[in-house]
Parts: sequence; structure tokens; C-alpha cells
Amino acid sequence: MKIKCCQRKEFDKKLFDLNEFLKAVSDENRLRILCILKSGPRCVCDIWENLELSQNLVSHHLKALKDFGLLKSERSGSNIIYSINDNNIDKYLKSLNIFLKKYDN
Amino acid sequence: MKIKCCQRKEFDKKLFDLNEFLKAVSDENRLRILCILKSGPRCVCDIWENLELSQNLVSHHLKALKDFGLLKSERSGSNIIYSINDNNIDKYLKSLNIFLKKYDN
DNA sequence: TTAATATATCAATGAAAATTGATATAACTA
DNA sequence: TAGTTATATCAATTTTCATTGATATATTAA
Repeated sequence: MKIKCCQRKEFDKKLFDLNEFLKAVSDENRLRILCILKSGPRCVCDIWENLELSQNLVSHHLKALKDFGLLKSERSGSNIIYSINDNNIDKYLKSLNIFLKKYDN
Repeated sequence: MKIKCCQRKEFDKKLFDLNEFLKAVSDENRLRILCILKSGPRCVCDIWENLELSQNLVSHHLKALKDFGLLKSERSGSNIIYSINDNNIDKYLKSLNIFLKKYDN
């Protein structure tokens, strides 16, 4: 018995993207980083000092989140200020909601 | 500078649970399984034949999703029929939405 | 009660990704 | 310019977890 939802061509791409988003955020440290940045833009040092993580580790997670478009950054003097990219987060949240909610296909 | 969101005691548990949910679903095969089951309850064989995955691999993913409460199962003759546990999925979706949306704390 | 089918479990392997340590770069400050 | 601070990068290690192969269990059918 062939089931509909897995037959569509465009489904693969959609599902791949959704999974990339889930992989990007399914990590406690990244969730904490997102939580901190929800309170407003912060420099890297504010983040790693609050989370009690090493500087390079936080830098690595920030890069991953930024590369995926969930964060933005800008230089301010010697600091790099990171902030949430709300538009993209909303986009992926919406996509996930549609995907997991009942009877959307 | 101490940032509010990471100081709360109950936050740890909430964030841990949320992350467990994200880890449970951040896998292409599991997303495909969820998609198939959204179309209705299915036995294990329907799933692995559709996804062209090995039987034991599908069984393993089904177990993970069920252990986490995202799926239910019941025996029907020699088959085990899996289905979505909508309540739990909605619960976690809601939690994730609140967590990631702007200014919820 | 034997064979066949459906599903689950378990140990071993492999791959992806987090973490660490060391170092590089860039911007301030004295 | 030299020293200091903030951040990024890179290679090595470790951890986590999906996948595989083999086998066990449970149900049905002959």
C-alpha cells in the first residue's frame, strides 16, 4: 500500500529543510543562547559568561545558528553583537506547526 | 551582567524536556514516519515498505517516538498498529512556540 | 506442533556533531 | 608600536545516536 505523503517530489526538500532547522536547535546550549538573545541583543562575552561555557564553544554555536539564519550579528567596537532573526524563526516554527499538526495534507 | 532567563530553577527542566522533544523529532526518517501516521494508523510493515527502510530500523524509530509519548500502539492480530498521540505533539509544539516566539518572558 | 509472518531487541559499527585546546585575527588602549 | 581584550577558526577528541546484522518473541496458518 502506497501512502500519499511520501510520494511528492517537493516533499523531500521541505522535509530536509525542516530537519535542518530541528537539528540546528535541538541542543540545550543553543536553546539557552536563543533564550538569552530573546531578552535583547548581546555580545558574545555576555553569553558565555552567563552560560558558564567556554568562549570558543559559544562562538561555535553562535556561528551555527547564524549560518542557518536564526541569528544576526554586527560589530560594535571590539564586540560582536548577536541578535535573534525573528523572521526566520517564525518561518520555521510555522513550517513545523503545519507539518506536525493533524490533517494538513 | 546576569541575564534573567537562565537563572530560574524550573527553567532547566522545561528546557531539558523541550530539547528531548526536539531530539526525538530531528531526524528525517522520524519525520517521514510521523507524516505517514498523520494519514491514519498503520502497521509497522506499511511504514517500512513505504519508506524503503529496514524493518528493525523502523521498529527502533517507532519505539523512540512511542517511548517519548509521540506515538501510541496496539496489537491487531499479528500486527502492531501505530498511531499519532496528538495530545502530546500539540503539547510540545505549544511549548516550543512559546519558547521561541518573541518576548514570552 | 511446525512453519511462516510480524515485530522487537541487542550488540557492534559508523557517522555526525559537541566539546576542548591551541592559535589566529581584529580592535581597542596605553 | 606593544600589550590587552573580544571573537573566530582549526584540528583532535569525545559523545551521541542512527544504522546494521543477527536473533528472539509472539501470532497466525497449515
